[in-house]
Amino acid sequence: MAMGPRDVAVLAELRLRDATRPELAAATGFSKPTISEAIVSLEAAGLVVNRGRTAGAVGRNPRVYAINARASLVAGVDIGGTNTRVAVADLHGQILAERHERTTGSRVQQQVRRLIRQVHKEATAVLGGDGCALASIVVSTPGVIDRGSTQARFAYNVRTDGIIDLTALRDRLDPPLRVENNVNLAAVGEARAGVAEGVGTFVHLAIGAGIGLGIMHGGRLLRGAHGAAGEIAYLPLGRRPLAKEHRASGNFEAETAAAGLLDRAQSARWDADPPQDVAELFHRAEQGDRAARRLVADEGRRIGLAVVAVCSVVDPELVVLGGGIGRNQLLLESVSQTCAELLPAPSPVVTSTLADRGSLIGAVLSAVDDAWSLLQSNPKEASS
Amino acid sequence: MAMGPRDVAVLAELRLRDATRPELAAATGFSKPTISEAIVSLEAAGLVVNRGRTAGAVGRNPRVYAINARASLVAGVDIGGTNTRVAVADLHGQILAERHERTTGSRVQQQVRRLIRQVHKEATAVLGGDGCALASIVVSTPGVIDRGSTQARFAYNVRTDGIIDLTALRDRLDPPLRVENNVNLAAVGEARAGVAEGVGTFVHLAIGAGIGLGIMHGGRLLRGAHGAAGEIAYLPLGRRPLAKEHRASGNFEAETAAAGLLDRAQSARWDADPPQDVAELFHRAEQGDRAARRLVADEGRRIGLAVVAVCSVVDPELVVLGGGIGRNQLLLESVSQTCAELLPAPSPVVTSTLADRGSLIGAVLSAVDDAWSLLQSNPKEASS
DNA sequence: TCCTTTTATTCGGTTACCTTACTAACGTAT
DNA sequence: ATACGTTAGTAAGGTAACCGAATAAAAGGA
Repeated sequence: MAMGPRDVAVLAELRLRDATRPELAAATGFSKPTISEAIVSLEAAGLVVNRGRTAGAVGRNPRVYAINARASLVAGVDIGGTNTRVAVADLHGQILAERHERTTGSRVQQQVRRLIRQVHKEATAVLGGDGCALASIVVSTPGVIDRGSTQARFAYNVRTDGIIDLTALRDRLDPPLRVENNVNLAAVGEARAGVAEGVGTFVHLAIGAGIGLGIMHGGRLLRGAHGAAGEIAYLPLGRRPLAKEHRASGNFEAETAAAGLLDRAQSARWDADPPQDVAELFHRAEQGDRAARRLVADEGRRIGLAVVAVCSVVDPELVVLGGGIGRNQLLLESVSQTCAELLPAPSPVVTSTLADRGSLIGAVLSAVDDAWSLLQSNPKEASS
Repeated sequence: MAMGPRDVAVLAELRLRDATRPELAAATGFSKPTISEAIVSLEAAGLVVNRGRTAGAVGRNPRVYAINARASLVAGVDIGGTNTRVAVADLHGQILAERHERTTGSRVQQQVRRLIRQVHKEATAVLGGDGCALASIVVSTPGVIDRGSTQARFAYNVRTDGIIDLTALRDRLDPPLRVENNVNLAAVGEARAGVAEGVGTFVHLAIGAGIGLGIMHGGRLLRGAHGAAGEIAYLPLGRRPLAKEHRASGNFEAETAAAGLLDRAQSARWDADPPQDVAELFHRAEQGDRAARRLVADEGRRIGLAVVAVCSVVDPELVVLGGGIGRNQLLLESVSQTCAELLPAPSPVVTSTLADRGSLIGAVLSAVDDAWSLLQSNPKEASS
């Protein structure tokens, strides 16, 4: 049932680029006859298609083969604090249909199930009716997720009583479903379709309503012993690391994430009214407002300290700032400067370009990986 | 030349425990005839020896096979700030001979070469003359080592002008030589022969003359993008993370490592004379001296903050404290308490038991691994 | 037109496994 | 003691996945 190493190697190569048989032979190290056999079996399984021949060169023109990206579909789901997003993509990770709605606190599982059905239908329509079943689903949520679990635990969370449980969702859906931390998935997104493309070792620091860190090391996610790696809400930074007020939820997060920043903004002196939310604060800073700029620079220094701490521990090649707060370009300067001052060899710091879709994109791409490894262990499906 | 997967699997199993052919068949999943073939070829290569038969059970008594640990020898070298240690071990990592000398600042390479020769000769004598060549050498040094390099760089170091270069040493020695950071190797030591045996994901925090962190994640060393993971001298902790005085060498290290602790000790109030060195400080604290205990508790809180920072980033299963300062039991309480106060799920904190030989032992065990992977790619040597 | 170049397939052979069936060695019950 | 059951090891034959070499097919250019 499981396909052999030669088929796996050929598929891996074709996922990188379309290729001819001689190219595949050179790339995989297998002989030409072996590659031909692999092509035959993969074509029969519907995983590989012929894209015609090249032309122009001397000698017989080779046929070009490519992944059949429509062999199955996958879904990515991002359950956020405010929005829940669902996307359905083909095996290249190309998103065919996508929707979002406000998250319903208690009925998340039904909501997600309905959204998946709807988006799947839309994707099928996009493909012109010859759609096919979902091969895998990856769900992004905040919280700490034990390996293989469908439960996300929070040390402290008002909305959900400390837990999000997607067990019922998994049991009611046909394709295998995996739950992964949202910040980790955002890092995957950056690694495969964002500013960290081609960078094996980097961190993605997300600052928004909360604060979290996704760590990619040598192309692999770093999850830690209990899936809690990157839960840096508790970093003992700042003037009062031992303060008792926000210990439960983490002093650093309380100071640095949206609530803390807004607090400081509202108790600062303003020419006009204080800003109502963080977006307005950054908007004013962009307009040149002195008070706003000072607050942003201060926030940048705060974040900079976290970046310094993280860099000294994991030595990334790149630091990506994301999340509602972190993705503001205005922060870059003071963050970079803090690093430059405190680190002997500071890593470059850049801003995420995936906006608020990082986790969703990471979920989709992870689902693609899951689908491929499933297909490789039992290649029996084919539809288009 | 390279040995096949069946031989590799059999060797891997035998490295864990001696075993009979049926046991090997069950453990590796290969059939009995295949195991027999593997045994024949491995015995011929001198890598496996017959240890006789079991007796007592009903049925024919199986032969027991074991790794031939004497098939080659390996060397571990630890170049420390004050002492340079060399050990030669067999393929089980069993140390057969060991020496240490004070490190000679400039002539390290010659010194190490001489020590290796001497210790190798001693080890050969221990084996009763039928010794054999060294198959691999791993050298432990402080500093940041680029992948595959023989140079260790320091952001800041008085003794060595910022670099230790072992290229000449490697070129003059026959067996392959690998250079690795001393704290990383100490973590390897803890993982394989220390308090972290069987723990896949843990950190080893070494505090002595300097301060460093070795990170083990899922059984693998975490080196970071430039080999600088765990260089936590620059952690922006404490009251004045931005202080300029010790930026070059790292404020956290300056405060927390030996020099900083001694500074504080000497400017504290004492009934008698202030302690001359860190060892004396801890000795007095053990005797119950109030001032000493206060300083130790304060140091523990300082270290505790670093542990909290590290735990929130990498989520280890265990924290091991080592190094001349870190291994003092007296610190444990205040470190653990700081973690308990600031982390929602604090990892247990324990003290290293390898004393100042952690890096050496890690170097030896890494050299054993290197030797095995070399033997697996070209198994031609055999001696005893 | 034929020749050169490159692609694709066919064919025979090797390797590394497997299963089955046997022989060898041991403890124990008769 | 001898026969018997159990377990270890070996011999023989089969199969799948690969290889290299030879050959057939398809293209451009002399």
